[in-house]
Amino acid sequence: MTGTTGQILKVAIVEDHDIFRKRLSELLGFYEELELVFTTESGEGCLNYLNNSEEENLPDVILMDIELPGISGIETTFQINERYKDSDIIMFTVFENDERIFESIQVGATGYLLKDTPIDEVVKALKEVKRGGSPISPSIARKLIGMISKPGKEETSEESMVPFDLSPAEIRILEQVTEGKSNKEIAEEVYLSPWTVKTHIKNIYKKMHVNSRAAAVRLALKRDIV
Amino acid sequence: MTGTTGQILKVAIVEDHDIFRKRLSELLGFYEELELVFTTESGEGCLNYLNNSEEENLPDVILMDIELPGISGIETTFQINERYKDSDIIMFTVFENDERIFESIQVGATGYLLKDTPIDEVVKALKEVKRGGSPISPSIARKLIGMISKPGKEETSEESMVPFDLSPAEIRILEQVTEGKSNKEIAEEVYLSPWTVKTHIKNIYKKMHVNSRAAAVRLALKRDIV
DNA sequence: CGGTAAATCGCCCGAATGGGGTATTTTTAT
DNA sequence: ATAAAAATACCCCATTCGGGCGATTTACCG
Repeated sequence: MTGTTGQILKVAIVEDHDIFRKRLSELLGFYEELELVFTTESGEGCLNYLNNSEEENLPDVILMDIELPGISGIETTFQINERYKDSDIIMFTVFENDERIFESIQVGATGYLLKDTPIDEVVKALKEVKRGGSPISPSIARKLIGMISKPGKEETSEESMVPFDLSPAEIRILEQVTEGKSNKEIAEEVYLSPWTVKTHIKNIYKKMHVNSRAAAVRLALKRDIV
Repeated sequence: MTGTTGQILKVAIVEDHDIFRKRLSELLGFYEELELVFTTESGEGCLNYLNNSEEENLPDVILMDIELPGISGIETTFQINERYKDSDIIMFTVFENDERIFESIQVGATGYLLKDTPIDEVVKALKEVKRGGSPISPSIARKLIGMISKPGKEETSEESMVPFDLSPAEIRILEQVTEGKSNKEIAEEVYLSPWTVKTHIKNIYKKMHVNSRAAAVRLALKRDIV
């Protein structure tokens, strides 16, 4: 990306709130240095667009809401970051709590802006990303600094909530899966029928949006679930 | 600090480079919402000013260089933070390395700006601090995010040579396995027959002393093979 | 060049898995 | 007390996997 000054910046918006999404699209449309590649109301929609796009059509930056129908903006970010390294993601959200900030960064978000950020600051942030910077609302930066000056405090004080809404039983089964045990072995370990173990695993896959053991193990480790 | 809108913001400058300090003073002097309480070229000088000031004369924000004669800007920040909680400190420096950033934050710096930041952005940053935010140059924010998303990672990423004596082809196959792909899918991905993929996987299992996909994925991730 | 190792390919068979579905029991929430 | 949700259990069927076996081709080394 040499000479970003004259380059068109490809942008995408993932925002479930109709009015806000449309308004944001219009506002961004006024900037000729930006090209709006796509807008969508869900993470799944975003992933579909990315999966079906030619590489030269992929957005440079995605403005990502966190609270979305279906998979969350954070989960979407994780999946995008796994497959589309060249697309940066700015979280654009009302959430200011440490958990969301922390998790967003963990899954690979490049920036984090609050939704009350003026549009010209948003545009500036979009450009900033391509220059290698991370645009962060100042109050969010304050929390980042807090996380660094008191490391580990957040992870331990907030009982690091488990993504995917897995139940304790499911987590226990998943741990066994991660160790490479067969359903039969796991059943013996947890004193349940193999059928039950299998049902649990089906439920786990459903919640984690995977369909193989390997994928579940990978995700469980990457997301520090086990 | 109620109603900062009409309040004069008391600012101090700690900067050893004569020309730069004077230039900065002049520039800040043009903003009538700012009052320059003192400027000094050393940490000791700064501490002296603070020790000898009435409480109402203490600066709200201090722009602190890091590289100073005598005690460093970081050490100065530490001491100020111990005794003058109401004075915020923005590091204003050329240093972009992780150590300096990390240490600055550890000793209590509220913000971190690079010296090439335009003066109007500096003023904006000064005001931002009193609003509870943390002004950070975007490239510094990028490093902050890196520190959070990969805490302690730096220590382990070195020279992680591949254990198990896996061949390049085997590593490639293992990467695909780790992504949750079936043998058939992997075969299509690497342009080999499914039988060949299976044989590779058998060889991988043998070398890694595992006998399931899940166990291989786990080991591959734990050992940073993929 | 010849021998050996590695890579590639193929098959058999039993075990295991994944996805769909149903049913019962237990727990939880109202 | 009742309804809904969660946990437990089971079945069917197709696919995939793991381990064993064997063969051919290619690459490497002395």
